[in-house]
Amino acid sequence: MLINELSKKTGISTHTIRFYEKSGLIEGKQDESVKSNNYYHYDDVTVEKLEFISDAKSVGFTIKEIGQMIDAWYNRKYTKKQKLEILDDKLSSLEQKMKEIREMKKQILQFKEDVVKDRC
Amino acid sequence: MLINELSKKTGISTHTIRFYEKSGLIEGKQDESVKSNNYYHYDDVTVEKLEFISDAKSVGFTIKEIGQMIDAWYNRKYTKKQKLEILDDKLSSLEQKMKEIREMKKQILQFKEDVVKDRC
DNA sequence: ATCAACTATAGACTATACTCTAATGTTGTT
DNA sequence: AACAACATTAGAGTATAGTCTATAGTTGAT
Repeated sequence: MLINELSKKTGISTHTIRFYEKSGLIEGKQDESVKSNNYYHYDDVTVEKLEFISDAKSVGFTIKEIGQMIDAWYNRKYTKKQKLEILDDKLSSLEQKMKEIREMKKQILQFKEDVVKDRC
Repeated sequence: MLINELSKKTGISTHTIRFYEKSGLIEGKQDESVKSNNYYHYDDVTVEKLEFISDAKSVGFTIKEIGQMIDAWYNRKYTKKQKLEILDDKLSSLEQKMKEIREMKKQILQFKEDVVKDRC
């Protein structure tokens, strides 16, 4: 599929898709047999990757971190051991985030109590 | 206390503290009786606020959102009802973040399984 | 053949959240 | 008095993550 279809399938603008491509998160390929244009073609794995990127971004991972995870999954550039290390690292960062959120929740509940009891 | 002490107590640089002050998150006050300088003085509530800001930032709240929460707690600019609305809104955004993190965790665990089983 | 809708590339612009520099003045210790 | 260490203000610079504009070429339907 071309970039427009990819954009429609994922809800991510073509601009942003190109930005992700420049950032090394995804990669389209050109059809060598077609000489009249240099359009990039994207496959279903790219759709999968973009969906992952959206999800990973909303939990607060940076482009760089997302790139690492994508490489740990879809690429051959790491050994099995390295891949597992990267993924475990991200898992523990998720645990950390969870812990921080639970504490923030407590803090806000305390604020609420103070508001209700006119302590502020 | 002056800005340097505040910085040391909170681990936040004086530059960043001034940035937060300009952003309306905290507020020092000048001593009218002293005419030779215009130094700002900060109290323990400001220390409390800065600690809250650090925590809130690390769970992904923006300066604007943090400002709302601080106003909902330390300010008189909202009614009790409005304050509770703001705080409830932030609580549900935390629930949302929690949900997203749990899903991301599942996804990464799946990646790990695929790596272990040589499916990628 | 024409025209809307698409594509690529380069580069400018924006928002958020800092982070640093420069200029200038103040305070406290020796 | 001198000097380090502090204070203020204004404004410039940085990183991240987009977002938009301009230019130019391509495709597909009528």
